[in-house]
Amino acid sequence: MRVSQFFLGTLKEAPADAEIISHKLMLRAGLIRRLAGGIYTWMPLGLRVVRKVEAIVREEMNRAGAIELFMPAVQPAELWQESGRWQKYGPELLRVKDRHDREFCIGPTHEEVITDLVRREVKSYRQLPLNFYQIQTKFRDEIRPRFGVMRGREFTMKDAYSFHASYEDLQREYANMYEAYTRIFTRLGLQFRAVAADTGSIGGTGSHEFHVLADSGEDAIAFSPASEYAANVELAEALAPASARANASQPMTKVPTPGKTRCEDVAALLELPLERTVKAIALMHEAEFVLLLLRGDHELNEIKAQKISGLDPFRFATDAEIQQHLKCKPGYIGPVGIDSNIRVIADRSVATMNDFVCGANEEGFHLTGVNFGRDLPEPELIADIRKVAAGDPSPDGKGTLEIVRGIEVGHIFQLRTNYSAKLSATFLDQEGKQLPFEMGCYGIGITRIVGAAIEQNHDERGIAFPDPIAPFQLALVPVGYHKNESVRNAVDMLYRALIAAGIDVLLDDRDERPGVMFADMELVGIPHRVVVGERGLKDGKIEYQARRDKAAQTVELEHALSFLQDRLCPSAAAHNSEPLSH
RNA sequence: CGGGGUGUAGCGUAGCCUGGUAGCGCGCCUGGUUUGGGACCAGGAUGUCGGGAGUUCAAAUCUCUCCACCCCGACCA
Repeated sequence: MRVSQFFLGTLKEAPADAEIISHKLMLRAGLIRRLAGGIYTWMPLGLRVVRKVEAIVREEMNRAGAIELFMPAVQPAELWQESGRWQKYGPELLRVKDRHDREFCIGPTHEEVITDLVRREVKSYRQLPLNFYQIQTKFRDEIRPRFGVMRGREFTMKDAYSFHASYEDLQREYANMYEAYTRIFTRLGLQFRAVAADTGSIGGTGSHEFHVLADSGEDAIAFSPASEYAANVELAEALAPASARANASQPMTKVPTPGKTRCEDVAALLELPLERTVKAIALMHEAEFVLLLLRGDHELNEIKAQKISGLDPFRFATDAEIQQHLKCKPGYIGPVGIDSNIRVIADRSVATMNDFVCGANEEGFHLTGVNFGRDLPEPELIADIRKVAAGDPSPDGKGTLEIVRGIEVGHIFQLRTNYSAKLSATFLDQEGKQLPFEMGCYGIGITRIVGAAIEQNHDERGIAFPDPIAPFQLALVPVGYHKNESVRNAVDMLYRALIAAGIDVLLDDRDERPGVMFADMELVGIPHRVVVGERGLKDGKIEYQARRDKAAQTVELEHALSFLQDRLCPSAAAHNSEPLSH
């Protein structure tokens, strides 16, 4: 491709509405343009990246034995009513009516459609297993779209759905997909990690997320360097402290702590470690007022709390409700001396504390030397309700946890019979018995991967795409293309040779100063660059520099092609799309 | 939806407090000089100052209202 026949929409300054680096760079490099909130046009250059990601995903899905199809984006309401999600999905589901006033939605996902299809087409265990996938545009009317393409409302996703005669076979395919995903993210050239995950609203049991590691990631991942353990912190278990509770050694004392509403401030004032304080979090479950107890240095894990029976759903109590039930302003509340009807749920780590500090339920005062059993009843329930922290023991007993941030780019689920049962999607087994399909589903955020890759691969000059997904493999930058015939001849010849060799090359044939061309090629993230100028050409030499190299090296013009072939595709022949399984 | 913030030329912004001819940089167009790291000179075009209403002799500026966008929290690929 020649730049003169292409369209580069590079910008010197990023629009002010972009916050994170990948969003800014995508705008600056002319990869995307915003149409409306969370809705973007993929510019020619950006589309090339998307297509490369898709190609790798497609190859590996095919290789893993999945079969591609393509389902409609517009889906009839009836199907969603059948699965119960027309009500359950909420405002994130974009609903539309046709001219006959019939209701439809723009598909945020395709469980209903695929299950409907399979229930019509598949009748026998002999036709199983099946794994269908598509790469398709989804729409989710996100509460808050942000970070450009990373959390857009319209996005492209690879979604796959597998159908099985038995749970064992579902587990087999789940493992197969896990491996396929591992190959995909490895081939994309990304640093990633698979983690055990919460199953969220989709339901079912057994789930892993694939995260691209990046400091700006929205998710926190807990892992143990000493073992294979890795989980989303939403899920990661915080073990109960190994040692039992020590005996009370201090009398309970009320101390003035004016203006100190946070545990950090109270601990600092009393010159005690934060780990000796207890914070109380007030919740409302319907009309019931509930108090959660956490150690001062710990954070509530709302997902875990939600799972405590009799707490779902909960919300945080308002200041007025706290005042009503505890006769005290928030900031000084605690579990001592409260109405015995109020349920108190203590985190495991709180349950083993003695002589601790907590709010006195009186503005401006805290209590020290507080002990369960003596100063207040034992908590009604002891549960794991906190977020794990770095340094916690790993739940598998091996090593201690570290926390890193990640961007979720893939998610695999064992749905079991959740959808097939609701939609009466059944098959006949060997004994002629009618059974619901065992199902799995497997998603990859194609467009999100582009943002995540940039988040992980950039520097002060712009994007540094991993080779496999770069819009072009090689930038060919002539100096004096329009002035110097020998430069033009050499460059045109090299360009034709590269094209013939199947190399994805972008020739910058604009009549620009070299600095402009260098800056653009770097901004846009092309991983390799060749510069041809009169200066080097005198001696039959050209220059080569990789995007991450600090300096260029000179190469003989006559060896340029083979030199570049070695650099650009060291293992290009390694991939084919022959199925490995089935 | 709650909290915070911003809307001025294609992009980035000044002006707003204290009302009086809308300015700058980049980009764009023309001509010339340049040409190995975002050139220089000369000339030029481009603004419903987010929309509407109000106050005023006069509104980018003050008031009200609507809209859009961004950031922080509850969702997810």
